[in-house]
Amino acid sequence: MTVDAMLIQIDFKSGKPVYLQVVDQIRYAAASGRLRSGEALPSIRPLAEELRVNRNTIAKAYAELESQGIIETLAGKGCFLKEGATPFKASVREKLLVKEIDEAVVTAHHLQISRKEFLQRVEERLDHFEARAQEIGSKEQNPRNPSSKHTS
Amino acid sequence: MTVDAMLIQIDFKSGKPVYLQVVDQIRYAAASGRLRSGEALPSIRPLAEELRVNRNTIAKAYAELESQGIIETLAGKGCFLKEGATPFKASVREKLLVKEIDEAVVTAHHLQISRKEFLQRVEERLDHFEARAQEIGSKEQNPRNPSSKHTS
DNA sequence: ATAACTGTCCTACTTGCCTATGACAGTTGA
DNA sequence: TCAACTGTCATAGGCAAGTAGGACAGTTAT
Repeated sequence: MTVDAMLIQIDFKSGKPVYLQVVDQIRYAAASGRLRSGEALPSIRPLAEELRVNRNTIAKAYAELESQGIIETLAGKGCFLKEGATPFKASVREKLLVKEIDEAVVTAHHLQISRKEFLQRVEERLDHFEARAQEIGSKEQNPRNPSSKHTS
Repeated sequence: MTVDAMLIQIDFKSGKPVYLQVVDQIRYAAASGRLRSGEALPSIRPLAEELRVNRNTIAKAYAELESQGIIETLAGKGCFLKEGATPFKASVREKLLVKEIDEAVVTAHHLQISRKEFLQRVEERLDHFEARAQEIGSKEQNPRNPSSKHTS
């Protein structure tokens, strides 16, 4: 079992498509700092083998992540966590953000969560992600050269 | 065109399942106060006719809303916005809430939204929903008897 | 040049989702 | 009781989603 295998855990009984489980877990890992900007992701075939799924399932997940502007894939070289700004313009970013926030707000309403408790929870989760990013950031510094990616 | 028809707008070109569009719009309407607690929802057949979809498509949406604890359906009488507490226990509510918040936080991270801007947006959206609820609540008071529902 | 990597495309199978129709059952008021 | 409502269930068709296998193309080091 490699260190890459620990990054992703598939639940075959969940009913949730495998490729979406991969997408979500990589999104989460990146936001919590477990994956660093510019870092190489596990390559498609080995990861597929470890998770016991088809290569195309992983390829589909990576394609989705690329369309979301989260990773960048160079044919023949590999896939890397994108460094630099999102490819989306301000109006699109705003729409995506408000949509996510509204879903959380509406859910909170139906769960009868008060405004105060909701805001506390939001701060708590922001802390959670920032704490993990901090922790990992200070543990190992410069493990690899981020610019070694573009050698061609 | 009835007042019920204005409550829901279906976009047949969106690719999003019709029944999910209905679910989301009713969730949203309830959270913004456009639908009041205990109020009767449009009944299945008339609504299906107005939206030009099958009855079972609406029935499926209502079934989903009931499973989410948002409406309550009495066979032979109709469907009503649920009054009273959610049927979910604290641990489930917490899981559902944190899941929604995390999705928003992760999305914000990848859109490179700062913590400050994110919190501002959250407050803004909370205001948005509360403002609508306030507005509607003061406009018309007691338009119908909420307890007239349980006559049997 | 060759071998061993990398990701990509084309094609195909299967399963489940979405939608639709018909028949059925509870409620209400004339 | 009867008619006109209400929601429900069983069944089925169509089609897209998810997954998979084979062949292909770019990269790198030997």
